[in-house]
Amino acid sequence: MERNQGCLDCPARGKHLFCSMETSALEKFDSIGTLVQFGSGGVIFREGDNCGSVHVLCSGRVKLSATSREGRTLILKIARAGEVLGLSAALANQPYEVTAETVEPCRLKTIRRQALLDFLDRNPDASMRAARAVAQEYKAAFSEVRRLALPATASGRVAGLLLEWTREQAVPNTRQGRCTMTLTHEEIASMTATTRETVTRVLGQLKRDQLISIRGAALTVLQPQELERMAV
Amino acid sequence: MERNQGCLDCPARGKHLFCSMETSALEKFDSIGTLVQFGSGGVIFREGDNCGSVHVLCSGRVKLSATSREGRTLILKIARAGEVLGLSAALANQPYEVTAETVEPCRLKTIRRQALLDFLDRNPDASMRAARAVAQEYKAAFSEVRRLALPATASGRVAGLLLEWTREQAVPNTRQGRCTMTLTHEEIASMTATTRETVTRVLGQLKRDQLISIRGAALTVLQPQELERMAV
DNA sequence: AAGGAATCGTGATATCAATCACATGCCGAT
DNA sequence: ATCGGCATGTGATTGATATCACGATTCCTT
Repeated sequence: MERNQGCLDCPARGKHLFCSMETSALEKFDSIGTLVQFGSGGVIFREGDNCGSVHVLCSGRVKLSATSREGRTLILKIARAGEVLGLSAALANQPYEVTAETVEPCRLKTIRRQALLDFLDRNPDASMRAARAVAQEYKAAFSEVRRLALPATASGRVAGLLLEWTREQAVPNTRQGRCTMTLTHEEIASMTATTRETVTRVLGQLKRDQLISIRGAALTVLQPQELERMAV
Repeated sequence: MERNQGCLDCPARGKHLFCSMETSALEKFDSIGTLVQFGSGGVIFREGDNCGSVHVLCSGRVKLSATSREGRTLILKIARAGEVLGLSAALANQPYEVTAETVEPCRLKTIRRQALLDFLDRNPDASMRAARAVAQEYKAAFSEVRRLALPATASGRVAGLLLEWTREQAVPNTRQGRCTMTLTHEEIASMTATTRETVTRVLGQLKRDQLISIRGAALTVLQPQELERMAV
């Protein structure tokens, strides 16, 4: 498990868009990349850096964020295994738009930008997968825009985020509406364009109104339709 | 000029990412699509509709927007010639995320989703172009997120939008900082998550402070660095 | 040219949330 | 067990802006 395994015998093989190529393509892909390990809090790349490589996240979670000169931080999302980090920057030939920072130990497959482009040129199937992967990225960015801009109030934006978490963490055979809250109030504030204190107050109010319940890191949405109404 | 011309003799040929394919591919592409004309205010597709087709915008401008149940409207952007509308939805096999509505007479090349996917499968170069096109879409959506979430005030968001306009409308050989404001205050409000009245007041204040000047639809940014500071 | 609709300008008021300040709680390290 | 540091809870105050209301302007149609 700890040995430097390749994509072919990776436990995630076939589970993700980019890890589901046919054997020969995956073999080639495997050979042009390097497996890299990060501890918690490692910086994979920074906003504005030249996009030298793209990174396939094999395991672990990565925080993607952007910062303004004034120091305000916006967390876009927490990326999970299977996501391809920096792909859109590589394709658009632009610097990285975000900073990518591990929030737990991670394994990544790192590929030089040019090597990836060459690989995509020679593998039509892979380039379609790349296109689909970016389409996913787009979809996520778009729903971020929606969640930030449409709700009129801070509570609405927080409610929208909680709903998104329950949706993306939904596990079959489990009661609906559960998710694990691994972020601090400060970080939630950075995802909802508000402040730490407001997040504390909003979550407190939602608990008092019995719309959610929180036990440690386990959050349960009790009244999804009510949250929907706030989030709109 | 008014006749039903194809992609090969289109005046925009070679000007845009997707219109720059080599002759044989472009010929094939031309044959699987239909040229469609819209007047002003035509709806190309609606948010939530099944994504049956993608649309290459040959000429004219198209407003992309999303609406909340409560009736709040968010305008994401005004698309211009060369953009491929609905591409990310087609690739992700999802309903359209936005509503596309012409703001002036437009010509579009419409291609059935499946026909496009087949075409991309057979044309590696085209699928790379598709990937790049989605990467552009992503970049635009991301900068939208930034503009909405990072500035602390409504003036900051409006300032950011004005700067973006001057950047994207920048014409060589012309004085910097000019752009044409074709949107109403109401529409600007929908792009900056604020209200019509606030947009009126912010623009008025910027004029009074000599940071911008407005003559009819012609807007000139006089102090870009000041606006940058507000926008952060 | 006139009328009507859309757009813009502006004041008054109410509300929401940012900010500041500090108390409390929690957890890991010594 | 105790300390220190980080995260969370909460009050008071202030400022920004949404909202409501209405008048003025511009644009488009007839």
